[in-house]
Amino acid sequence: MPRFDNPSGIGKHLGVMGTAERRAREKDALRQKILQAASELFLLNGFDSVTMRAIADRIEYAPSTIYLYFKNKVEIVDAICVETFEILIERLHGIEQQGLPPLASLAAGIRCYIEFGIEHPHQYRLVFGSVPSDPSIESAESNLLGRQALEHLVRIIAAGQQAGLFPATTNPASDALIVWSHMHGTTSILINDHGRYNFPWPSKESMIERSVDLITKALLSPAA
Amino acid sequence: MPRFDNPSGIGKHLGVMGTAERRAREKDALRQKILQAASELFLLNGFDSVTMRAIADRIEYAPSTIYLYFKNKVEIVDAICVETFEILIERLHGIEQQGLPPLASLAAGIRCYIEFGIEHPHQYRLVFGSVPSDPSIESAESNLLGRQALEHLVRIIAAGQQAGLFPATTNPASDALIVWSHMHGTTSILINDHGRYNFPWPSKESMIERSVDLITKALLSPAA
DNA sequence: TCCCATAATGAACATTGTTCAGTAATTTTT
DNA sequence: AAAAATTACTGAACAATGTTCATTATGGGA
Repeated sequence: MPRFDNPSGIGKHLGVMGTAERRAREKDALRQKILQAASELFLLNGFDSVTMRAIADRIEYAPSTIYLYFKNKVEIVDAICVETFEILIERLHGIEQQGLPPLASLAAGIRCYIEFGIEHPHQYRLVFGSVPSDPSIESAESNLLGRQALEHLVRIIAAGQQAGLFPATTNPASDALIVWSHMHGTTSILINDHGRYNFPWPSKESMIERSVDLITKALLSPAA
Repeated sequence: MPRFDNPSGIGKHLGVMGTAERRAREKDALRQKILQAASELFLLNGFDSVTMRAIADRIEYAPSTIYLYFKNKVEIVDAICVETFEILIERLHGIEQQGLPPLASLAAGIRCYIEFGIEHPHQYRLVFGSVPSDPSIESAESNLLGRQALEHLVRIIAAGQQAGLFPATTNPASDALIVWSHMHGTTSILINDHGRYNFPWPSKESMIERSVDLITKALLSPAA
C-alpha cells in the first residue's frame, strides 16, 4: 500500500495532491530539523553526545517521534556523516577538475584530505576510525563514500603514472592504499594526539607539509 | 590509616602477619581474577563488551564487589591496555638491544609495531584510536606507555642519523612523528578497513612491507 | 563468646536506546 | 457537517548500562 501512488495527479478534489505535497514537505522539514539538531549535538562530543532525548528536547518533540523519521540513532549519525563526506568528495573532485600537474594534484589531494579530517574530527573518527560493526556505522552509505574518496586518489595517482611521472607499480589502487595509509595516519594523529605525550610537536601545518613531501618522494622513487 | 604498616613484622602472635599476608594475597588474587575476566570479555568486542555485570558473572561475585578493587570500568580496561602495551615496549626494547644496523633496526621496529596492532586490535584502538577524554582512556598510565613507544622510535632514528645513514633534520622527534604517523595509519587501516570498500587489497604482509619500504626510503632521502 | 574491621552484597538511581499501545490531529469519505 | 480512516505523535514502559550506598555476612582477635 504505497502512500503516494497517484502519478497522474488526479484526485476527487483539486486540493488533494496539494495537501499531500504539503504533508510531504512538512515531513521532510521535520526530518531536516532532526538532522540539524543532531548535527549540533554531534559537534559537542561526537557520537555519544548525540542522545535521542537531547535531540527530542532540541526540536520539542517526544523522543519516540524521532523513530518515525529514522530507524535508529546510527541512521541519524550516518546521515550526518554522509552529508559531511560529500564535502570531501566534492573538494577532491574539484581538485581533479583543476587539471593541475600530477604532482601538484596529488599534493593538493593530500592536503585536502587531512585538512578535512581536522575540520570534521568527529565524523572522520566515526567513519574511518572505528570498527565497522559496532555502535558506529556499517551502513552502505558510509562505505560508499569512503570508497569514492579512495577512487579519487586512485585516479590522481593513475594520472601521474600515465604521465610517466611516477613509476608504475602493480596497480594504482595498491599505491593509493599506501598513500591513504599515510594520510589517514597523519590525520588521526593530528586529530587524536597532537599535543599529547609531552612531545615536542611541530605545528599541524608543518606536519601536513612533511606528509605531502614524504608521500610524493616515495611515489617518485622506484618501488622496491 | 594504612592497612599494612607494620614493616618489622612484629605481632602479638606469630600468626598475625601470616593471616594478613594471606588476606593480601587473596585480595590480589581477586584483583587478578577480575582483570582476567575483563580481558576475556575485552577480546570479544572491545571496550563495550566489557560490562561490569559480565565480569561479575564470570568471577561469581556481585557487580558492586568489583568497585572495591577498581575505581571504575575505565581503570580496569586501562590496566588491561597497560599490560598489553608493555609487550610492545618490551619487544621494541628487544629490537633496540639487538644492535642491528640502523636501517634494519628501523624496519624491525616498524614491523613490530604494526604486527602488534594487528595482534591486539582492541587495545590498539582504545589507546591510539580514540579521543583522549571520552569513554576511553585518559589515565597517565596509557599516556606513559604511548610515550615510551615513541621514545624507542626516536632513539632508533637518532641512532641512524648519528651513524650518518639518515640526513639529520631539525630533530629526530619530528622524524619519529612522521614515521609514527605512517605506521599508525597502516596499522589502523589494517585493523579497521582491510578488506572493506570493495577494494583490491594486497595482503596484510605486503602492505606492511610496502610501509617499511616507504618509510626507509623517505628517511634516506634528504628533507625538503 | 563477643566484638569489630573487612569483605561482599542487593537494591536502588540515573542514563542510555528503543518499543508500543494508545491518543490527538487531519484528511477523506459519506 | 458528521463519521470514518489515515496519519502523526506521545507517554509510559523495558532492558541494559555504570555506579553508589546502606546493609549484611565473615572470620580473626579479645
